[in-house]
Amino acid sequence: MKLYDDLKWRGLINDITSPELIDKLNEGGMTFYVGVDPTGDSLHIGHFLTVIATVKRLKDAGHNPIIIAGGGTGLIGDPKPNIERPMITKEAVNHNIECIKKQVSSLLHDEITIVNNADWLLEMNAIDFLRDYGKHFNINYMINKDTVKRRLDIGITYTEFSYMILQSIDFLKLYENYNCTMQIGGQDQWGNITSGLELIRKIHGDKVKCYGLTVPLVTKSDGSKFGKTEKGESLWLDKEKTSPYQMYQYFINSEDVMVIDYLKKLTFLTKEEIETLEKSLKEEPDKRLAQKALAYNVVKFLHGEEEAENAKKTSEDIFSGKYSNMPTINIGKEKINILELLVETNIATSKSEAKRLVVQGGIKINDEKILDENYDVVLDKEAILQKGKKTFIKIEE
RNA sequence: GGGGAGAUAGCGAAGUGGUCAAACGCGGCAGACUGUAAAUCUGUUCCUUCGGGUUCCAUGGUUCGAAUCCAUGUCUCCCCA
Repeated sequence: MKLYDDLKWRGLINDITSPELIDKLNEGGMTFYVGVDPTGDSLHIGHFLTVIATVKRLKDAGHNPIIIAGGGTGLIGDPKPNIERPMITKEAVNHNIECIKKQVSSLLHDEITIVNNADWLLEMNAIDFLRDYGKHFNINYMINKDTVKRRLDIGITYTEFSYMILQSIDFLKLYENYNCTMQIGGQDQWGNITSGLELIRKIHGDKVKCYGLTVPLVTKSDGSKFGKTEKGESLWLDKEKTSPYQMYQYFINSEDVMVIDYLKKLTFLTKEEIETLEKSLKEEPDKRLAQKALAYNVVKFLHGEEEAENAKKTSEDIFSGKYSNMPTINIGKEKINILELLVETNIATSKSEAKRLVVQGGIKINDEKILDENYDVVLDKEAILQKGKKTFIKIEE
């Protein structure tokens, strides 16, 4: 299958700036880029889609990726739909960039060109900025960009308003220095991408052909955010922050209506393989083969085969009643009150919460439901503490 | 520079002197049903030694009593110049 058809089939194309791009994509050989804002010291699963998976697909089809780290733009921040961003310090930005660089190279298994837009943005002075670039941006044009328009009622500062100019400069610089002719990004980046194209066109003329491609944002069926744990924390690609097991569990719990979509977008399984899984999902949903394949393949890509096997095994063991591979906590006492134990193990954040859990029947010890808040747990070497259906901890004396 | 609105629990948002640990919605957690899914239903959602304690931007004040009134401060937003 040709690249464009594959991307289309996977639902990875939200929009392209020109139909000519279809052939260009299929031919290969373009240099393209995607930007990452260094707002954290690790990428999360949301980045996985555009920055890692999609880049890999294009790269494997013969295009040359550049990742641009927003060391300059990160100091400003892309306007969010409803609030002004908190500013982060320059030190934090630099630290985050270093972390992200390592992560990207290791995930893409290759030396990827990573450039930092601080290299040209930080040395620019205000007058040059206004004369060289500001002149090409008409306020009417900028105000009509969706990201700005949505903010007009609630307010937007000049700082964030200017963001699109800075990002446009990135595209221009990459075009001039690397012959980079395409930018990809999430669908929310459409406005920034097109204003970059506009800037290149104004400076270099109509004959220059540059393109943009946006990838749809992934959501859950109810429209809520994709990629947050039960606690509302992001799923990080760094395994120190989100364990392979947590990642595995997140995906194995995918809803039926979304799982095929996720398989297409987040794994490198072939069309045939995915269609087989889709058939299984319809005919024997209780086997959950699609969810399992999704979870396994995502973890395998991120952390390697060994970690994927471990995560799979841990998951199977826990949910089939064989408790082996689970987190273990040493208590240092042989007898402890149930409420204290719950707080001690961070299952509950306060005794009140612990009490509620117990009274409502959400706590089991060694598979036995505990309803008495005064119950003392006697540890005969070890015990299995369970909260709800999915949280297990092994307690040792 | 001038005028106006506002800051309430994770979020959104009621409450404008006692009946307020604070309605309601979302989100979270647990229970039932299930396939570790979705949907649905139920309970729950500051802390506590269960006596009570500490909350409604901050600090003072008025009052028997303040989320509610007053003063000052901080921050946010809107409109007009």
